[in-house]
Amino acid sequence: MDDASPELLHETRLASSINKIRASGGRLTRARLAILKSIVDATDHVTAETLFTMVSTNNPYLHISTVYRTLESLEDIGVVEHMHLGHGSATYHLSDDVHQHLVCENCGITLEAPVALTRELEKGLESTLGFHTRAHHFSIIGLCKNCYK
Amino acid sequence: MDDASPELLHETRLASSINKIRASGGRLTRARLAILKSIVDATDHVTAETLFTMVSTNNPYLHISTVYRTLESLEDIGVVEHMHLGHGSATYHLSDDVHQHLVCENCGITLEAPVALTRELEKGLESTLGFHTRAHHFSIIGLCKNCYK
DNA sequence: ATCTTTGCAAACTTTTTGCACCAAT
DNA sequence: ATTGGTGCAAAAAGTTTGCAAAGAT
Repeated sequence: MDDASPELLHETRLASSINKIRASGGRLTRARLAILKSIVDATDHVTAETLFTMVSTNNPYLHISTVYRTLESLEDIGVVEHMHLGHGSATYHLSDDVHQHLVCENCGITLEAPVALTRELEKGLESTLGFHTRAHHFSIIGLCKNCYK
Repeated sequence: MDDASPELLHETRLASSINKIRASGGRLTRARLAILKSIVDATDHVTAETLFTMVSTNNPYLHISTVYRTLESLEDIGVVEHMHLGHGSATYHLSDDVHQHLVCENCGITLEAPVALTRELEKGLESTLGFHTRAHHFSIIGLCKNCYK
């Protein structure tokens, strides 16, 4: 998963996303391509507003509502997912970019959690209750090493 | 924890909350008392809007902004906490009301999760990252047995 | 040519804030 | 008498929607 060069990985992800759009009968517009590229390029997750700013630089007529609608479409066809990092805007990331975030409620720092841990939880909920969850849809609030003393 | 009668438990919780308000130098106003009572009475989590509706019945001049400000104050002094049950409004509950909720994103049903499972996650995060979390402060979104098919 | 997507404006939902008055201590 | 809390109105923040025009297929 991490063997390929970053550029190749980005291209692959972009191509795969474009395929999914086409496969679903969607159209590849300039706005969608630009938004998609920005999501793929983003190392972190991004809010609709952030994407809007990123894309607007080269695409001044883009409207924020287009960003929202694009993200909604992309989510419908499984290309992106969003999650809620506490208060404020939802953040979006590629669906294949599975990660669990920890947010420190004191200093606000965001950490990646080992997916193994949450997968364990997900498996447990599934076997005990039949509840099928994607725990990574939400961030986990707490106190980071520095703030918890 | 469940040995006392419900009424006694409610009274204890209410009294304890009032004490905390006083201890912090806060004032016990009619609005605060009514809001507090509604939170204590609520078996489930409640949104600011729900509390507003509940209290408004007997307190028609209450303003929604007072509810928000009261909840903020109560949270500051550790009486309540809020969490995000998926999209939409934040929900509030007493701080001593520890529970982990699973919310079905399709039918909306809310289930209690076995605390053992989340405790495992909490322990893992603490040992691997030093991240001190109380995972029960947020809900876990997913699909319940019936909706996941 | 068709039918999806866009841009715009406007509405909507949830939450926050400034301010003058009120009320708890 | 203080000073914190309330009610109101208005704004802010985030998101959604109706509609006509533009663009992808």
